[in-house]
Amino acid sequence: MRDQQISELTTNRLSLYLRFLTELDGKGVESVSSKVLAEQFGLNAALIRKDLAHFGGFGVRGLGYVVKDLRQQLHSILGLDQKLQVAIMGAGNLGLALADYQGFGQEGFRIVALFDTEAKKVGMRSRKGVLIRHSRKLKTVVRREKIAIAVIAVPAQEAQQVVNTVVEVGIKAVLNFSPGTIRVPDGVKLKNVDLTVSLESLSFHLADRQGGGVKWGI
Amino acid sequence: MRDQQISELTTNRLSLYLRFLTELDGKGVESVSSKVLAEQFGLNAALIRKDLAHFGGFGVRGLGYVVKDLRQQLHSILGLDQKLQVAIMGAGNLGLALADYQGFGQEGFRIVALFDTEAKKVGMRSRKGVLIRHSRKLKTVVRREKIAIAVIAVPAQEAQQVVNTVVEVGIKAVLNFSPGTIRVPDGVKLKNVDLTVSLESLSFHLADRQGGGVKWGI
DNA sequence: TTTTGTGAAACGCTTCACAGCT
DNA sequence: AGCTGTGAAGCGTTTCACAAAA
Repeated sequence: MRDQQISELTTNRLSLYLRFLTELDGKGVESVSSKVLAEQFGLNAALIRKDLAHFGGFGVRGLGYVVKDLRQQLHSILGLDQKLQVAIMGAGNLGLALADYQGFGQEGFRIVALFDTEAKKVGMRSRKGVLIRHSRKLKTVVRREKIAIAVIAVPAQEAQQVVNTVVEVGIKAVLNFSPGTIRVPDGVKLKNVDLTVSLESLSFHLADRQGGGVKWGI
Repeated sequence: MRDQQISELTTNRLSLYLRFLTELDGKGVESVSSKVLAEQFGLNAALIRKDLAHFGGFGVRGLGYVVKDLRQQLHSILGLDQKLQVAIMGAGNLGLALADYQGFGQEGFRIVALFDTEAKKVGMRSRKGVLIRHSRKLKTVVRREKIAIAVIAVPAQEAQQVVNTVVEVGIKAVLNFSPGTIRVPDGVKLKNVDLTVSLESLSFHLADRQGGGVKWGI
């Protein structure tokens, strides 16, 4: 398998499946069918089978999927076997909140450092103890701590510059929270979380009253 | 126009166009072509024309779009003419950070209140002064302040319950930051921002090295 | 000439439907 | 019988290509 490219829509769903499988495993459930998964997420069962079949048939016909095995497989497929180190750029409100956010540490990520250029913040820590370092130290820390992902939580006007810097020191994956268009070179994966876009999308639907059927996003 | 349903992909892009138009207007630029917009966002020019044509042809052939007019139109289409009131459920790290987040207040939203069930938090304020109220007061405050959007920033295990409550008091738009599957009735618009899914998507691409071309998401 | 607005074609994702395995 | 894996159909989105307008 793995003949086609895996779309982002698929990887997002894999992530959801993994979370649910972990929950099922915790409850001692041993197997699960695509039908049950489909009901859980409001998706079509065939879609779930296709998502999983991309990586080789680990289903059992007549039975479904073995929860423990599938969980392990997805964990590995999503690259969560080696705990990835994450740096957060910008120790403002949002950066500090993200540094302490429970969900981040959960599955396979570790927040190694916050970076900021403001001298008076440097040396301080988030509530949960993540150290704020000066952005000058980025290169050294990224190399020493093997940081793989940068989260951008700086004001919009600084964002492109900060992204350029993290790309220069060799980071290949960027999660951007700042609004506006960011450019990265080929080979670097950028994911945008744009809070304004999200809110304005809700605003549109409130203004528009287009029927209002519900979709089970992301 | 407006014969078809407008997809979420389209509304997300409208939001991006609006932000850029505001920037252009600030710089005194008077008109802009779909080609320039396309380059800015890494999109196809025809797509941008289609997006805008849904709402009636406000382009000028041979010239492009008049920045001020188009900005005004998009602002109105996105429902930003009346400032929408927003409540944040959960005054933890994330809730407090979101309450103070600059980008939120910017375009047409006002954070009216934070809600929490923890007695010792009630009565306190975020750094920028948003009051924390007890969740019991939700119904009263939503009605008095005409709150239209709820942002969910509570732990995963409470999220569905909290969403049920905000839906009961009449809120029709929910921005959910908590991980896991949330269900809302028809007529309520739900948008999920799932930080774990975002990070795991990056992790997948780091593990997979599938070429790595860049897409200009959201 | 430049650039919009838009049918038609191309593409990608999802759903259907069923053969095949347990 | 139950459920997966998958080719084919269906559907939605994007791109192409060009007529029409300024």
